[in-house]
Amino acid sequence: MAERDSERSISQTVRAQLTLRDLILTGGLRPGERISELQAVEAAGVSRTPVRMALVRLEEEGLLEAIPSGGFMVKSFSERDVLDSIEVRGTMEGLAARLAAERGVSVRDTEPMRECLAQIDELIAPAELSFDGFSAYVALNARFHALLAELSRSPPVIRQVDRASALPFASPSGFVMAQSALPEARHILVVAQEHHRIVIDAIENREGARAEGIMREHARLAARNLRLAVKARGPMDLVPAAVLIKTQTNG
Amino acid sequence: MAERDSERSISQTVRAQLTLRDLILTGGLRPGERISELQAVEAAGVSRTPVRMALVRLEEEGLLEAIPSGGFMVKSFSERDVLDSIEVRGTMEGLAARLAAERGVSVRDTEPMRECLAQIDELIAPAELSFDGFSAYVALNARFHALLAELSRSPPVIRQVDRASALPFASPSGFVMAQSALPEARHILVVAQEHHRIVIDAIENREGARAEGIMREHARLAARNLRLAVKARGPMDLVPAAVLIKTQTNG
DNA sequence: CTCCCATTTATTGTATACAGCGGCCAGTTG
DNA sequence: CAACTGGCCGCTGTATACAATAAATGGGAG
Repeated sequence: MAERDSERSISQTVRAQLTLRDLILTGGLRPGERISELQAVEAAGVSRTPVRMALVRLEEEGLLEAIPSGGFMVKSFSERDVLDSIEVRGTMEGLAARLAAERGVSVRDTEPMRECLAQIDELIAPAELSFDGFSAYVALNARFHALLAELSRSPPVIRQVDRASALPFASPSGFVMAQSALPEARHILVVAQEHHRIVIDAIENREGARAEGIMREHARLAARNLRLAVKARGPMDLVPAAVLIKTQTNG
Repeated sequence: MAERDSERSISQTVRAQLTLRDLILTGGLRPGERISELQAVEAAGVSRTPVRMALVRLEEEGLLEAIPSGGFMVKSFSERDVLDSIEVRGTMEGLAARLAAERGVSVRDTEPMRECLAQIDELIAPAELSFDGFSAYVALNARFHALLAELSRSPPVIRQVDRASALPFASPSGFVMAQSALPEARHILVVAQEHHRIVIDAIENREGARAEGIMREHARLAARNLRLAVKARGPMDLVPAAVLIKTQTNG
């Protein structure tokens, strides 16, 4: 009942957007493939109007590309594109952290972040981390990064950070599930958590350059995860956005 | 004839987007005001469907804000918001410049930029600069910044730079017309041109940090122009986006 | 007189019908 | 046999009709 209510309460546009995004990320629509509106209509179960709205929004989101002659196609990304998107995200998070540090924050502001930090500490305390553990980490990590952006207290900055994190492979948690199959998994998590600790410390001490630098480096962990995952050939199945990435081996 | 052709060739959606954007920037629609679709329909002279598409795109562009209960309103910005948007743009341009420097560029790549540089030099050579001179500078300056972004050779970076420059007051030329009424006008232009020179030099010498730093500082010239303009109370009429900025004196 | 509820109206979200355009295939001609 | 052109089909872009929801106003009751 609650499900049906929530399913029905959301707009058809959002429903179409969710359905199509999922379809793209699960590989139902191949990169470079032109998206037929009629096809999208029957996939989402709504009319053409909300489907078209959803297509426009997904284009702005970066998943789709407008075809000059009309319509949209699924965008495809080179490994370089992915790495650059991560760099962009890191740069924006660095800006958010620097502004937070320079402008100062109250302990009341960092309180929820410290709490989040403690929860992650607790989570990664055991020597081994289960698959569900990684899932829990993803949620906590996303929360931490969202809180950090808000610490800038700047709507324009928050907005740009969000937009830079919109692409699934550019998001802070884009490749942590891939980690779960990597031998270096726990090491990386420990280092990431150290970064989290440092950025809070830097912000509280109003060390802008330090806060910015550590967030940039922090984002590069995702880049390393990507490289490790493609090298190991396998864990990439765990990251949904993998279907968007052009593989040189394929062709 | 050519006018009518170009007017007719563009899609109704684009036409509506152009009309509405102009209406917002010229103050036809006040910030905070809810935009009626019917009103927009008769203003743009097209049907509701392309109007709705245009509204969605203008929201993504940052000029509009979605109202939870439905519809859109014109966004309003504090002076702080504007300054932060400029800082965001500077940060992204800094990233583009750094990547260009680190990855290296050929002389063939910087050739058009040097050309652009020379044209600006020529333009600002006279002691006084006419109003038309400032207009010409705006075009040349926009071209220079566009070329710089492309120098990164990174689609994701170029995309984010463009998005950061979309808001009219965040664009590289957002406040140069306001300069034309300022006594410090020519000084600022000389400094800006020096920045242009330095960033090319830094990129060619693969000095990433220098290239990044100078672009950040370069963007802050726009911030200074804004502050000077609001202080002088007057030149703000020359910047269309001024109507979007909340004034503390008003209300 | 004021506050709350109901009704009405206006406005948005959705669906569908229509038209214009481009792409594709086949037929013809050099 | 190959290349070009003409027509047909399917697609997107646009317009409009319909439904549902939110806001506003008026009336009634406390």
